[in-house]
Amino acid sequence: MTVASASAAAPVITPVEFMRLLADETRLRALLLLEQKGELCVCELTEALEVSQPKMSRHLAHLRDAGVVETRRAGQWIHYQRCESLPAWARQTLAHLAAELAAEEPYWADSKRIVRAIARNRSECK
Amino acid sequence: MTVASASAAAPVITPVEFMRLLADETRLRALLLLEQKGELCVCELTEALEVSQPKMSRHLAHLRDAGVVETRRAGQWIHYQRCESLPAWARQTLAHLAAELAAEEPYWADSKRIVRAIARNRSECK
DNA sequence: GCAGTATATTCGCTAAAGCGTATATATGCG
DNA sequence: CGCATATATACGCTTTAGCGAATATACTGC
Repeated sequence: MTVASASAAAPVITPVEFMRLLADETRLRALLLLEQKGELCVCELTEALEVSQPKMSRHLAHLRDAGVVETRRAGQWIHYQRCESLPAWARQTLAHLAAELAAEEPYWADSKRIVRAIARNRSECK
Repeated sequence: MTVASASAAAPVITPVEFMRLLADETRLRALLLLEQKGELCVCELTEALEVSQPKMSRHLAHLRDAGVVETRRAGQWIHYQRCESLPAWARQTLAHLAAELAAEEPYWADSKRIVRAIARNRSECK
């Protein structure tokens, strides 16, 4: 008997698999925002990163399938956050990158846009 | 006038480019060994990682072109080491990964093999 | 110059990743 | 139920990355 896991996949991510996930502009930017804000829904990320909805959704699914992020449904919104059960080296890498890159573009601009996106989304749809 | 650089390419690596370089088993393993040992030549890396010489050479060239490693010629050997001028976030990422992953496979086995490879190479060819 | 060793590069080939467009699913509301 | 919104997925396509095999280049010692 193994420890229960939500989905069948993601049997502990390897460093190379993890790096491969960080090796895409959209995914890296999204992960750094999640690291910063804790929990975000697809439409907020789509707006902050200025990408199409299917593109955002596909990349988030990719991260979810790998066990890097997890989801929580809230009505029609699906909130993503970094998975708690990530290996320590992966969590630390993300935390470190988020801190070190916060002031650089395009991550700085993303941070500013996500604030507006959150404000708009959560007021309009309350 | 810009600051002199050894090769024309590598105008400061971006995070995504850097992650893309780490997103390959051979390159990641090589970089972690370089982080650990400081300086290694192609034949030592080839032996430790148990890959073909052209494969090792191609990946190292890739890293060199991106400005992540630099080379020093010593007779017929070419020694590679992590580039000193890497951005802080990149150096710290490598250092952190090397520390965190040292005990995991396949990195641990690589460490043991590189010791033997260095010993053999530097005694035989002195 | 020749032989030997170390390293680099070229050539096809294959597989995977990412994209946009279109469409499907799920929820909320009236 | 019917419409709107949020999210996910399928499809066909293009680009890129990595590989093995073969070959080229550079240095050393004789």
